Amino acid sequence: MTRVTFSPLYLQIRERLVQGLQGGEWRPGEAIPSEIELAARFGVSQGTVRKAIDVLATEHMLIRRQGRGTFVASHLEQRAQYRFLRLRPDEGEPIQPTSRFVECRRMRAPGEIARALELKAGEGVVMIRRQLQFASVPLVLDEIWLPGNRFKGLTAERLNAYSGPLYGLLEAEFGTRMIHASERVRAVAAEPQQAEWLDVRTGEPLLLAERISTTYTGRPVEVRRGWYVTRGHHYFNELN
Amino acid sequence: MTRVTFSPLYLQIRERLVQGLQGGEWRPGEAIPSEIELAARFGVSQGTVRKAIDVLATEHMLIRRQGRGTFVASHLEQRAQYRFLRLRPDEGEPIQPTSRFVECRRMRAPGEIARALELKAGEGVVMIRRQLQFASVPLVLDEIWLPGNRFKGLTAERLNAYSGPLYGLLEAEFGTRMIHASERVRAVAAEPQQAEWLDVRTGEPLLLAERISTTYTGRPVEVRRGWYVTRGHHYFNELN
DNA sequence: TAGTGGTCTAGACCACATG
DNA sequence: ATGTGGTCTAGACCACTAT
Repeated sequence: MTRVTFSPLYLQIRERLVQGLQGGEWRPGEAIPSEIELAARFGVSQGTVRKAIDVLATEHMLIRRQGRGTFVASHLEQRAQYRFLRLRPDEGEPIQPTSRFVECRRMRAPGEIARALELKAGEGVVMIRRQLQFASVPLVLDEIWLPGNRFKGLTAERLNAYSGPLYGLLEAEFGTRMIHASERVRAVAAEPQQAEWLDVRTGEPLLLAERISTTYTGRPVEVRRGWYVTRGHHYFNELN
Repeated sequence: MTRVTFSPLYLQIRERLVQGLQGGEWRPGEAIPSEIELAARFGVSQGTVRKAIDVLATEHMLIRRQGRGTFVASHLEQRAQYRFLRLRPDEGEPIQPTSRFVECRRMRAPGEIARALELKAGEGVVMIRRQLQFASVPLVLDEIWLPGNRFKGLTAERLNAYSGPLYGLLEAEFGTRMIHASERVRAVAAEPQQAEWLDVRTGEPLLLAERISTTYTGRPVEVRRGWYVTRGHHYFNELN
């Protein structure tokens, strides 16, 4: 008997839990049912539910809190804010940045962006430019591309009326949660415009991080280019 | 009763396994005893041993192979070679680099290096400079600092007589295995000497990765500065 | 005190690799 | 056929949080 698709029970349970998350049955910040309750609902043992939840916890979709319950992860929680931002000061504690939105407009996706977002050529996208300041010092310039359909009411006004991490806004207002991202990092020379916004000289080396973010399904829903000033700051990474 | 130090059984087992690895009871590439055997030895259930091994497997100290056994991870294995090297071509498959050693000498640790390696001021270190070529194209310049005591027979001749990842040599010949590393990445301008070795213009933006590597105990045993050319290549990173 | 997640056990059976 | 790790179960008890 050739079994082409073998998937253990706990991964099937994981799938069903992801569907619940994705479908909005449990929203970011809320608790999901207890393990015993889920075990009963799915007709499996508590241990199997535990293993499924363990996977989702290491994938940062759920957060376990002993004695309290298991919660849907959220970019709005204190601990998870700016989870994907790897810029750190060389000395001292990390500081929360503040955003200053430079531009927000809708357009047809350029070819490169459409490819990365898996959109058809010419589909609409939102393009956002912003500057991030750390203790009033501008250190980051972001160029963010989002699928237009998924984020219909997203406008410059909406952005300016909000303070906090962008991903928090996207998950709370548009129901799209960024789960995972991969980055390509390189060194480039600052263009005149960038130099002006970042208060450095033209040609100064900047770190460029090109990011693609995906949601529950694994579908790419954001393309981002970030230019970082790395004098006195650095891009932090752990190698395992 | 206030219990200040609570450590579950499986983490205590983990500790004892790490001691076995660190002490050389099981060497890189070898199999450790089966779960059942370890359970008997430690007087716990197989499930508890499993949990301990699970932790060590996610920490990349052990590798589980269904049907075969559990093995001590090694930098010499095909799959793990250049595990810490994050430079990737923008297009196509990663290529294994070849090293060209430029310099290898012993000296007293400069203050900054001594601090990072947690050595006393003036203790001996080995300093290695090398160039990494990818398909004969030089893309990386490394400056590597190692504690002199731990790597006594490490000489230029020894390095030149060896081909393959440096960490493989260090683990096989000196019994020191790099388990974890953290990097600070920034953009800098190429110095004249670097530009020459990397075949770029002086002042060209380079990516600089400053790495501190630790062994089983968590003790830092390597400081490394790597300058990367990121035209056509990038530093790859996954954000979780 | 009640309810949640966390640990530990013992045992059954499955999937996989090797001889 | 044997031995390894992988899955699943059922049940006991522990640690933590909230009421």
